Parts: sequence; C-alpha cells; structure tokens
Amino acid sequence: VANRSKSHVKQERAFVTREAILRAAGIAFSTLSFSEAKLLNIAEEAGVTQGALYFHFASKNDLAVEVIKRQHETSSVAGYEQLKDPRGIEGLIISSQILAKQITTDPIVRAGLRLSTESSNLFPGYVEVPYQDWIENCEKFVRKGISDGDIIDSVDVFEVGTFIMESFTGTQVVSQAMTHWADLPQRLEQMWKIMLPAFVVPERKAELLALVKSYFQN
Amino acid sequence: VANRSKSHVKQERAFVTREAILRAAGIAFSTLSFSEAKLLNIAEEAGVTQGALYFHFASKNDLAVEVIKRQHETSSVAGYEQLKDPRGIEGLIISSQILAKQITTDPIVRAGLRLSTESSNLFPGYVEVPYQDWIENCEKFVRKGISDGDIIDSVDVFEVGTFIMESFTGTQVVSQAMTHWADLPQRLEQMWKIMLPAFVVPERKAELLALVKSYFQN
Amino acid sequence: VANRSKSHVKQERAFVTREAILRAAGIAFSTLSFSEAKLLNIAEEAGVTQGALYFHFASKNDLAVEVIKRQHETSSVAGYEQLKDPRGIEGLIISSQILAKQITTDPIVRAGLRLSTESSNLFPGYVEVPYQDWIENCEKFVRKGISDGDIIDSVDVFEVGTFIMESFTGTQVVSQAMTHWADLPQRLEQMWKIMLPAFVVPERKAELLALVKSYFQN
Amino acid sequence: VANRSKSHVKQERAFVTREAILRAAGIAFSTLSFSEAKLLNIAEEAGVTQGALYFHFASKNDLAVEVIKRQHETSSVAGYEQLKDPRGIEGLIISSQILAKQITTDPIVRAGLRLSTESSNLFPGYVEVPYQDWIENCEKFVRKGISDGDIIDSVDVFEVGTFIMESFTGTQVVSQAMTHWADLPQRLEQMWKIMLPAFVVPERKAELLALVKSYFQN
DNA sequence: ACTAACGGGACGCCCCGTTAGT
DNA sequence: ACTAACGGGGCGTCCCGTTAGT
Repeated sequence: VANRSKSHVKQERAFVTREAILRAAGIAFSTLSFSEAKLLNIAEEAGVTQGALYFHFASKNDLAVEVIKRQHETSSVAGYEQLKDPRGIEGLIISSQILAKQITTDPIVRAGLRLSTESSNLFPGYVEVPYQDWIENCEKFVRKGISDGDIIDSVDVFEVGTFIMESFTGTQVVSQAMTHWADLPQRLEQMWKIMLPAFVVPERKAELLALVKSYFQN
Repeated sequence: VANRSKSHVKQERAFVTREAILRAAGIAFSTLSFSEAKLLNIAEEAGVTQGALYFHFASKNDLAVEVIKRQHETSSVAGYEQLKDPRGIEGLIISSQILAKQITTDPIVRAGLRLSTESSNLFPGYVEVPYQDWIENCEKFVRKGISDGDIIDSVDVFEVGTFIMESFTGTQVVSQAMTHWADLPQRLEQMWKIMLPAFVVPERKAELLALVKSYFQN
Repeated sequence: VANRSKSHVKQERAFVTREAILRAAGIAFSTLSFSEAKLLNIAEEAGVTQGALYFHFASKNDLAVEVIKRQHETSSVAGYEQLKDPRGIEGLIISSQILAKQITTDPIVRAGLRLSTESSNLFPGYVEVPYQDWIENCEKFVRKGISDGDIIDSVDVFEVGTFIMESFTGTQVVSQAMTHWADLPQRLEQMWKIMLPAFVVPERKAELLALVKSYFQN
Repeated sequence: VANRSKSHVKQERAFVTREAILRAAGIAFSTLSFSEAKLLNIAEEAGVTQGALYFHFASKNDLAVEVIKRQHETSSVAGYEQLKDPRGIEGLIISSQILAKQITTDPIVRAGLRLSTESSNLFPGYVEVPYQDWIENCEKFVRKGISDGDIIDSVDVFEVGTFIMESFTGTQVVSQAMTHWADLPQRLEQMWKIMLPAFVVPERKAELLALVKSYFQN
C-alpha cells in the first residue's frame, strides 16, 4: 500500500492518476528499455495526457527513478519480513520465492530491476544499492542458518551470501531471457536443489529439499 | 586485370573501415542501450561519415545484429576449443575464465551480450540461442567430468549444467553492476569455490580448488 | 454588515496579492521578453500559485497589459507634475531626471517600456501612445521655454520636442545595453550638455548647464 | 557578398539553402522576438525542412548568432567605407544614411539589431560591441570634422561622438515604434537639422544643412 | 566502387498557458 | 484561491535516402 499520508485536500483523484501512471510506467519499462519506452505510450496506457504526467513527474528520468524506488520498497519488504522468522535457511528460501512471485506478477518490480541494471548510467547510485542490500540480507540469513545448525559453520558467511545472491540473479536473468519468467519458480527450485548441498549440513539436506519442493509447487 | 587489383585495394580498405565501424559499434552498444547509442557517434568514433556507415550496414538494426553475430563467434570458440580437452571440469573452469577475459577486454563481446539480453524484442531469436548453447556445452563438460571421476555420478547432468550457466551469468551481471566487470575474476574464483562442493566428489575438491586459484590469479 | 467587514478583509488580502503579482511580473517582464517570461516563475516570485494568478488576471496578456498601464500611470505623473512648474526648460530637465530614476529603480516601469516596445504586436496601440505623449509634453515645455526667453524663438517647436524625446530614448537604450542603466544619470547629464547649445539662447547656456549638473549629481 | 571560400566540394546547393535560411531568419527575427519566432516558420519561409535547418545551424540560438554576425558585417562596412572619405562630417551623415537604408531594406540588419538589443541575455557579449564600434567611428569622424574646420574645436570628441550615436539610436527606435521605419530618413534629416548647430561652426551650418537635405531626399 | 555532403521527415521530451473541480 | 489536469506545440535530433564527387 502506497503512502498517501502527505495528501492534503482532494488528492484522491491525484493519488489515483499517479498510481495509474506508475503502473503504466511499470509495464513500459519492464517491456522496453528506458529510451525505447515512450512517455506518450505510458500516458495513453495510464489514460491521462502527457500534461497530467508532467504534473506528477518532472521528467522521464524522474518517473523512472520513482519506479525504481517503488520496486525497491516492494522487494525490500520480502526480505525484511522474513528476517523476523526464527529459521534462517527457510527465510531465505521463502524470500526467493516471494521475490520470484513479485517478478512474475508485478510489472513495477520487473521495471525497477531492468532500469537499475541496464540504465545504470542514468540513475547513478541506484544500481549497487539493491544488490548490496540483498547480499547483506543473505548474510544475515546464512548466519542464522549456521546458528540453527542448518549451515556448515566453517563457511565464509559473506562469500556464501554473495554466491546465493548471484545465483538467484543469474537464474532470474536466464529465465527472463528464455521464457520471460514463466519458468522462474521451477528454475529456482532446481537452483536450490543443486545449491543447498554446497553449504548445508548433510543431515538437514533431505528435509530442506522437501521444503523447497513444497514452496515452489504451490 | 588492372580492374581486379584496384578492386582488391578497395576491398582491403573497405574491410578496414568495416572493422573500424564494428569496433566503434561495440564500444557504443556496450556502454549504451540500443536506442541510446547514436549512429553519428559510432561513425565519429570509427572515423567515418554516416554515409560510409550506411554503405556497409543497411541500418542501425543491421549493425547491431552484426555485432551480436561477431560476439557469438568469438565466445563460442572459447567453449568449443576447451571441449577438445580431455578433462571435463578443468575445461569448464578454463572456459569461464576465457569468457571472463573476453567480457572484460572485448567491447564487442560486451555489446553483443547487452544487445541480446536487453533489446531482445528487436532481435528475436538471438537471445535464447547463446544461453542454450552454453547450457549444452556445460552439460558436455559435466558428462566428461563424471567419466573423469571428478563429478558425483548421481547428479542430473542437465540440471547441474544449467545451474553452472546460471551462476556464471549471475556473477557476471552482478560484477557488471557493481564494478563494471573489474572484479569479475575474483568473483568467479569465489563462485567456483562455493559451487564446486555441490557436485564434485570430495576427494577431488582440494585439487580443483587449487586449480581454480591458479587460473584466476594469473 | 458582518458580511461587509469580512469582505473588506478579503479585499485587503486580494489587493496585497494583486500588487505582489504585479511586482513579480514587473521583475520578470523587465528581465525577460514576453514569451521568455513564464507565469509559473512570476507566481513563485509573487509567492502565490498559478491559480491565484489567474484569479486576478485573465491571461498572461492581460497581466502584461496591466503592467504597461501601471508604468504609463507612473511615468505620466513625472511630466504632468512638472508642467505645472512655471519654468519650461527646467521642467524638462527635471522630468528627464525623474524618468531616469523611475527606469533605474522601478522594475514595473522598465517592464512596461520593454513590453510596449518589443512586443508591440501583442499590445497594439500601446507602443505609439507613450512616445506621442512625451513628444507633446516636450513641445509644451519647449513652448514655455521660448516664452521664458530660454529657447531661441525661431526653432520649430515640434521638431525640437521630437528631437529631445528621441535623444532621451537613445540615451536610455544605449545605457541599458552597455551598463544596464547604471550610468544613465551621467549619460543624461552629458546629453543635456551637448544638446542644450543647439536651441538654447547663448545668454542662458551657462546657467542651465550648471542646473543640469546639480540635478544629475545629487 | 557572403564568404564561401570555406566551401569544399559540392557546396553550391548548401550555400543557397544556407542563405535562404538566413534570409528567412532575418524576416522572422526582425518581426518577432527571439522566442516568438518559431523555427518551423523560418524553415517554411526558407522552403526547407527543419532537418535541413538543423544541418546548417545547430540550434535556434546558433542561427540567431549567425544573423547577428551577418548584420554586424553588413553594418560595419558602412562606417569603415566612409572613414576613407577625407571629409569628416560628411562621412558621418552619409554613414547614417547608409545605415538607415540598411535598416529599412535589409531584414537581417533589423533582425540583428533587434536580437542584440532585446535578447542580450541570450547572446552575451554581442550587445555592447556594435555600440562601442559606432561610438569609436563617430569619434573618428568628429576628429576629422574638427581638423576640417567644420566642428568647433573646443568640444569633447568622445562626448559628441557618443551623443551622435545615442541620438541616431533613439531616432531609429522611435521611427520603428511609430511607423516601422517608414519615416526614418525624414526623422534623420530633422535630427541632423537640430543637432548640427550644437557642435558645428556657424559658418559651415548652412552648407551642411543643404547637404543633409540632398542626402535624405534622394 | 566508394565516400561525403546534404536534405527530409518524424517524433520525443519538455513545458507552457489555461481551465475544471473544490 | 488552489490542486489537478489538459491540450498544444517547440526544439532538438535521429535515422535515413539521395545526389554528387573521386
């Protein structure tokens, strides 16, 4: 739910159009590259004029930045929410599943991802942050996993966290390229299946694999 | 006869210009997205006029396709060459190192990668192919690795091959985002370090890790 | 009754805002050309919203016209006031000094001048009027100067009046171009110094030159 | 005649269109203010497309600067040519007449004048130069006039030169405002008639006035 | 054969003046 | 009096033929 606390008077309509524009921008920027996406199309998709668009967003760049921010908000929740869970590994797996869900269902998330990876030069500073965040989150999960006795305690927390994040990223990129994210859940399931043995203690392997299976086959 | 020799001279010069344009396009398309890259700049970078550019390439699109093809050629060699090597795992590791080298040093490779991932809609069919190729190559390497006794023989060859390719992709993407590929070798080294235990037989682990180290720290 | 007092309050506030807008418009139109000046900036400078601006002025054009009128009011006073003075030449000199003061200190005067000269097509009829007015005023002053015995009685009253007005105009334009009106008083002093001998009776020359000096070196 | 020495190959056509655009720009910028003038109209008037216009001039600003330069070239010739004349005052009068002719007949001259006066902020440095140039020219003429015995030798050369330039400017501005330069020759004739007695030696007055008459009534 | 100069349309983004709704 | 939205272009400029030189 977006924050509308800053609303003053009759911002109801404004809020609606703003959301519509953001939604349309999400569709556009997730399908096309930044320069390929045209403001006119976004406005049309949102059912507003370019003038209205300009009222809400000062420029195309500004609009894209807003999309990135929104995506970051949305995705961050997935991780932070799961970090409250007492179990480490399980939280990590669930996070990846939630993220996958967001990517496959929410155009804004896809748009934010795409914008911040491929147009990094236009939005300096917005690229590294999400990756950094996720590496840190993964680290925390791994640390919890170790104290849970799920993860081998001799591993380098940072290295494993980074690796998990990179593998997730790669899986998502490849899934996008090959099936436009249609098979992302299956790919993630396989990813965990291969990856878990790399750092999970042998005794917990079977149980965790079953867990992965159940999560990605809902 | 005189005509032919003259034409040869001309063809020589034409070849040079063509290569210069391709090189300039590589720089442009690796730095900018397809629509952000401007033909004028490419022409200037190549030291030719736009007219010359259009003499060699029918359109901007055509130029990009040519870059993609060139990249595919370049990168394919890495894999096919290594497949002749009798050792499976080692070929895989070397391939990843060669690819990394190409990515960090050859703009055309970067350009081809970028074009085929982010402007897939403009070059339909060019996206899936490279991934597919690499998955197949990985499978072959894994199969060799199993018969070498390096890889656990119970693994699913396809799944492991896919996973390796995805992790490599993810590592490359993250490296690009965070350091513009500057730390790709280190990241790959760590990738292998974490990943190998997932499917390598325990007895070969130590040796292979040493091998990885030596390859990425030249 | 209660209604009226409340309305008075509102009218007071309305008057203040209106003046603020007019002042801001003066600054804008004196610095920029009509089309270069933006309503949004004027509104911001005045500390009101564009909506408020449109409450007071029907259009940008209307606002400009109002500025021109205000300037005309302001400047006219200078001449008419001095015409009450019994001495002709002296009134003329003082008028020129007052006008100079207005130009250098009052943005609205500058704005009105600029608007009515350079955007004459947008405000038809507003260009000639001020010049015409001033020519007539000058004529009256010259006529008084003749009957005072200050001005050679053989001169053509209209021609001399016109010439004075033109020279003043030119001096002002050049001063604007070269120092943004900073040296207008000095330039006017020199103007009178050179110009007076052209139509003043020789006996009065010295006295009038002293007078000019005192007026422009306050 | 414009300089086409920098032409390389087949610039004949280019030269023609360039001149056409400059001419059209002259018409536009002399009639409208810089921002009121639209590139599309200029292109249409010149019989070319906006694309062609962009080929010759990088921007609207650039086009305007080119107009100003051209005007400066044109007008400068008037003064420098006359400075070769042995007679001072006469050269001055003729110069003013030539300038008047240029203003009334050549749109580019009018455009340059208008642009450099009213949009000075957009073309910094281009405003003061012409005035400065003309003041210097006037000074030279006055100095020659003194040695010719035409001008009273006690006058301040700089002050008189400045005054002449300012009066000319004012006359031109007023003529523009009131009749769109239609009566500029008559106004200049009257200007000289009133102004000459201010600094010309009495014995030469009659002759010079006759000369003025003949020059402005051709 | 190959190159360079030149010109042509076509939008895209920006943003501006202005009007409804409250 | 203010927030929100509307149309309507303007400028920039891009990608691309076409014509003329070498």
